[in-house]
Amino acid sequence: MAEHVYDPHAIESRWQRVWAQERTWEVSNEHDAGGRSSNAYILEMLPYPSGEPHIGHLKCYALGDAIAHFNRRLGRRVLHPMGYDAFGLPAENHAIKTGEHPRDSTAASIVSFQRQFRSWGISIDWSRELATHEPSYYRWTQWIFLELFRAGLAYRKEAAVKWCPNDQTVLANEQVDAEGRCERCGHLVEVRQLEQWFLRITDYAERLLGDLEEIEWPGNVKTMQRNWIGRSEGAEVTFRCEQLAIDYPVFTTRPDTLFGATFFVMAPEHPDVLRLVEGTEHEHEVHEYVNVALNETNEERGNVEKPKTGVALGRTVTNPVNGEQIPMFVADYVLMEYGTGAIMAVPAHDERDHAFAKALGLPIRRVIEPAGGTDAADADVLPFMGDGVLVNCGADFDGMPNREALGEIVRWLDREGKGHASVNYKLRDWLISRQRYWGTPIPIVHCPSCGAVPVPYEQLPVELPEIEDYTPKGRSPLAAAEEWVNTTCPSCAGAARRETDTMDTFVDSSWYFLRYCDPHNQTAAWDPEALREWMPVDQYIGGVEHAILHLMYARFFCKALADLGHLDFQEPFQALFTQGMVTKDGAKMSKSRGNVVSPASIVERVGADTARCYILFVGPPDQDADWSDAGVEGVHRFLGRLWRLAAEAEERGVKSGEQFDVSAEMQGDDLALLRKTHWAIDKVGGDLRRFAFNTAIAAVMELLNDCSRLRDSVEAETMRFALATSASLLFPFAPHVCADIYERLTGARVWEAAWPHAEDELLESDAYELVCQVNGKLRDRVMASAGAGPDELKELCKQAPNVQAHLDDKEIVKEIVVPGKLVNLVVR
RNA sequence: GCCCGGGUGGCGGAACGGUAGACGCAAUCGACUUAAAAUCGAUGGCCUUGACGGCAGUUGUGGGUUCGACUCCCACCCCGGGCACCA
Repeated sequence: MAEHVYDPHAIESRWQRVWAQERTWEVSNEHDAGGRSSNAYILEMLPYPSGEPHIGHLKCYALGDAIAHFNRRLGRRVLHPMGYDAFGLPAENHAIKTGEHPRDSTAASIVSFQRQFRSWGISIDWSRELATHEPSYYRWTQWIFLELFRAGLAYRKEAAVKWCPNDQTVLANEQVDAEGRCERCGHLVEVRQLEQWFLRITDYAERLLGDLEEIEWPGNVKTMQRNWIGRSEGAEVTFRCEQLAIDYPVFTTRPDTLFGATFFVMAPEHPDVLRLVEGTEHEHEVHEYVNVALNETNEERGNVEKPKTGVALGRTVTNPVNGEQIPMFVADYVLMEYGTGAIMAVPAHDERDHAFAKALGLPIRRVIEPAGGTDAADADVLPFMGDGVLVNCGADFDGMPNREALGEIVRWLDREGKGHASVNYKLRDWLISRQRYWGTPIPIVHCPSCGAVPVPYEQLPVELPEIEDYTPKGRSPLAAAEEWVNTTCPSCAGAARRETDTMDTFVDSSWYFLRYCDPHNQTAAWDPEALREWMPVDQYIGGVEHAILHLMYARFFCKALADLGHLDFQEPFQALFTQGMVTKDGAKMSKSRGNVVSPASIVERVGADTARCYILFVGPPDQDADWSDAGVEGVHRFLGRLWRLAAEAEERGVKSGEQFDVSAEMQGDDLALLRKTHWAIDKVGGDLRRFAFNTAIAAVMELLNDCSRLRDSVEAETMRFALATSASLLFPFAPHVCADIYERLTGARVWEAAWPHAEDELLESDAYELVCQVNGKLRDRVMASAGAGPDELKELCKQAPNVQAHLDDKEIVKEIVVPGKLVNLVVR
């Protein structure tokens, strides 16, 4: 018999050529008989092209490709496109270091990504490829910005913003980590007052929260978004400073504790703080305190453990419920960004207010007592955060349960015009200005007489100018391109200057999935018809690190664009799957650790099919997976065994065609292998539907082990069916070698073949191994026929030799029968 | 501190409340080979020379529900992630 050698490189390049030449994975927007319901949009997050793809990319695209292939085999038309999130800081930083234009380094990286994606055999519709840095793409990013601008959803304001001194640019709140460091470079972030562009995502807080109910996303991702949006219900209550006749509204979630407010605190950034003390004896001390507070890093200021500090303003406000004059303070534990930048302090029922009152020796007044009297030991412990009944709240409210009082007090405030029910969110507006070169220019012209004027649509795109020096100097490098900056006002034709900030790259990636539906449209961002064909994305796949930023922004874009009449759906991603990280020796792969496994070297060594299968076989795809070179070899051996067995079967002389001459009339090993094959069909299909790729691959391994074991004892046709089916089932994971095997055994193309069907009668066997337990412990196994009734099974069990041994002369007190499974005898 | 995940052999991991450890890796032994690699086969707690057979324990810890618990409930320990002075 000839020597059969599995040669992945020859096999893979052959099939890649076929798919490229025949444009196998391209789909048109014109649907045929099946209509929209037979379409599936399978999408993996687009990569940021920097250097070469890493193992995480391989996992993401191998995973998405398996889903795409499975959907095609189920008869759906699958849109499975690819693009590049090509703007961004790393390419620009590289340019600063080397002088190489970001466009060139990005292009080089894109070529590398393209080459590798092809070498992995990912079934991409290359006709729809896009990159966000191409003018033909960002033209429409600019168009969307202008649509938002016209709708009042893009606006400019001076704000205290997070500034990274290393990257010399502003960051979004979301891009600053818990320690107050830049997400990208790790430098401590500073606060600066600058005019910046914002998108009004906060208008959508309620809908972004509520619509989470409508989508099939992992629970943890939904929870993260909910926490980030941070909805709180409460009331806005007005405290009046009589001396200066100024009303200060505050937000509170606990209006039931309003009678316990014994002082009032403002954030150091509050614009009125200095005004309130101007010319008073407190001025100096307050100035000093504010200066210190503003120079604190986020890290220092955010530390909950830090003792509370603050100073008096020497003013008072009136508590609206009881008319009390309570003193005003400034303290750094109050945040300007949340609520109104000022709070009522209830030290008896709030931990932070309590700590502050203790530190400064301020009065503490309890207004809630635990219900049921004073018996509880912890009743005396303050602050008390639990529920109870009101005390010290006047005749109208004393004795009322606090939850009930909460509503009553808000109604009272509303009647008196001193407050009203209110909802607050932690979510802030999205700061999109970046003082950097390599991004989408903001299409606005600043005119001395007309203000901020949108660039007319017909003048889009506003293209990035060529510049000499990418080094950031605290303003956008674009500002140096004088010829580009100086322009005329589209409104009055007078001299004007272009906006020099570029957009956060998250803007680019907030709508790319729409463009894939109609990527070559020259006259619009998309044709609504094209979107109706594909959107929303049926299955979105990516890393959990995008749980908040990208996924929130994309949702916001869809809702805003839907409101503007451009979309007829609200949510972009119907289902989401978040994949786990790939680690090496338990640690995150990184250049500094020197434990980076390059996909190119793996593919070079064992081929793409092995690499793809292994990364999905190693464990559940939503969990982290540790890369093991030895494990890869195991999968490689498996594919080699499959291929050799198929080559051997082919040599034995098989029939051709996809009709297999196998039937339930078979007996012995043939029947056993036939059954195992149908078991595998059933198992793999079920596993694919629940993303259990590891057990799906294991099932094919089991089938192959049986093929191997029975290779000399079954008919050639039985073997042909088992092996062709193995290839068919494994195709979503190892497309090249499976296409090869399937063609050898059937002459047909596996990707055109329907997903195999498991016959019910072959899934059931006429006899099974009955488990015999005594007191819940396994004592024996006997063969039982499938039709046997409970009494018959009980008898079988009692006759089993080892059951008898454990029965002795004991009394059977209970008999449990689970037909098809087991009998459990309970004895005493 | 709050909110999510997760603790199963030497390792990665399987397991609708019903035979724990599928599948793979590593290991050991054997076949083929002059040899090695590749390949194929076997083994995997304890007792038994060995097979047959038998026996016990076991899914982070302690309790509970159940004929029966990796799986459900309660308490605790450890690991990973997210949020964190949000009034």
